[in-house]
Amino acid sequence: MKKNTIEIPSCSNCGNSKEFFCNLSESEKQLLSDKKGDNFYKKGQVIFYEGNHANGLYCLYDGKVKLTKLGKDGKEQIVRFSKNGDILGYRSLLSDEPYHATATALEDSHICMISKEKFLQVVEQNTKLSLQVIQLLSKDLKGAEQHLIDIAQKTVKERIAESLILLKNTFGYLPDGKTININMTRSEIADMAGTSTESTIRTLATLSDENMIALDGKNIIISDLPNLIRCSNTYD
Amino acid sequence: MKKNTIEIPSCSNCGNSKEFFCNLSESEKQLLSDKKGDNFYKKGQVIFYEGNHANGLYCLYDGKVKLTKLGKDGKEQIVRFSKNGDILGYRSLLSDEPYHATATALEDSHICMISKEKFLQVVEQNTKLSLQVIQLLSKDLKGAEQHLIDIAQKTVKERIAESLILLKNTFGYLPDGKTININMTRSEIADMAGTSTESTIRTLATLSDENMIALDGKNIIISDLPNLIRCSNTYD
DNA sequence: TTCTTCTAATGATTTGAATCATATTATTTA
DNA sequence: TAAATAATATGATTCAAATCATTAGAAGAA
Repeated sequence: MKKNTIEIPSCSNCGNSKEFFCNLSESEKQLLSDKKGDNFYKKGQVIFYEGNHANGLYCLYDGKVKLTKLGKDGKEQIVRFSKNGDILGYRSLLSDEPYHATATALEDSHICMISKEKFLQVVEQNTKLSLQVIQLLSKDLKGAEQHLIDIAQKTVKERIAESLILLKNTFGYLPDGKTININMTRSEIADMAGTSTESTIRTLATLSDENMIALDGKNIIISDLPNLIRCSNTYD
Repeated sequence: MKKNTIEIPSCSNCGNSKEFFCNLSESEKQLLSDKKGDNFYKKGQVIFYEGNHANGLYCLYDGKVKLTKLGKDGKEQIVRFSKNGDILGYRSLLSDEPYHATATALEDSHICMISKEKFLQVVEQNTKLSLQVIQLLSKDLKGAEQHLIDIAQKTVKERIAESLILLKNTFGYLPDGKTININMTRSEIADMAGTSTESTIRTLATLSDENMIALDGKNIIISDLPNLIRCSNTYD
């Protein structure tokens, strides 16, 4: 388990944030880095709540995070994940709205926080950065629309298969090259696929019977990816 | 029925595009307006197809448009609507990806088209415009995520009720102040709510029996909005 | 360690909603 | 205007998946 006394670099030296910060000058990176907060979140801890006011930009230095929205009768729906190098909360900062989702650590995580003022200052002086934000939003929107159709039209089995593929694509494998590198409860997988916990358990058992996956406690091993993809009815 | 010989103004004089173009200078508006295309689309006609290459920005001068994505077995899912003054296709232009959805005229529409080059030129020199695009994307993303949860968790009745409210909020009422100002088939409403045509027909009949709406051919009259909202289980 | 609580697993039952089938009524368009 | 096509309406049936109920196992707290 990670220590919470890990050394976090400045934005200039952070190898993680290449994707988002690649177009920033050294001075801009230093501006963002100055007085940034480095916080440790234990597994299960909430980073921010849906509906709360946004006061900063979060950068996930190390860890895994789920973003959930509350639906009917308090049922959660997982809308997205974040992993190392991803940024969180930028949407609420830029549109000056409350957080649209709740961010919860899926495992112990180190997350930096950049103040709203500094982030907005850099966005306003750097055109490339806002184009980058547009790309991020476009990607998220595309994902959300695809997810919408999947939940509206696919069977539970297809959705579970697709969820496993998404988890694998997002978090990758453990060093063994076949075990999905994330620990989630069956109930959380259900919240992803938009189904019940019982159906999730049953469907995972079926996929295991059919030798597409193997179950080892909470670990899920993908034994036959091509078949799992076929089973998920996804073409992209 | 609208004539297709209507006079379309230049971007500078267009009262519609206030929302999106309000931060543009006069010269920028003229640049966009120069050699723009003014096209007429008959009801049912497709403006662009999902998967096709994006070659321009569409501005809906007058009309109504649905945006759909194809799901399993060719079943359509309506992901969004556009009305007067809305712009279409900017996402694909900015992220240089194929169109993510198919745009179809819901009624006879006049739609202007601005060339890709001119639009990108203006976006790059006008920071405020990209912030505006960010706002638009944020709004769409928020809508898509809400729609996702609704379809995942709500009953068909709740979804139909909510769809009617969305139609009313998007297109407003006819002059009588109670008839929703859009003509869609039951099958299209089903594509919105993510259900079958038969279920849509039955549910509309139920809502009518319960005096929340009244049906007059294709016209849908909202007789008891507060109750319809309550029925849709929406709180925002 | 033991107790408590969370998570997983399965069986039984119910139910919402899709599908199938067939009229009936509107709209096109030839 | 008639023929053809599309849209609406309703009944009957099936089915996927939720819910309810219970047991077993794992993990965390005392």
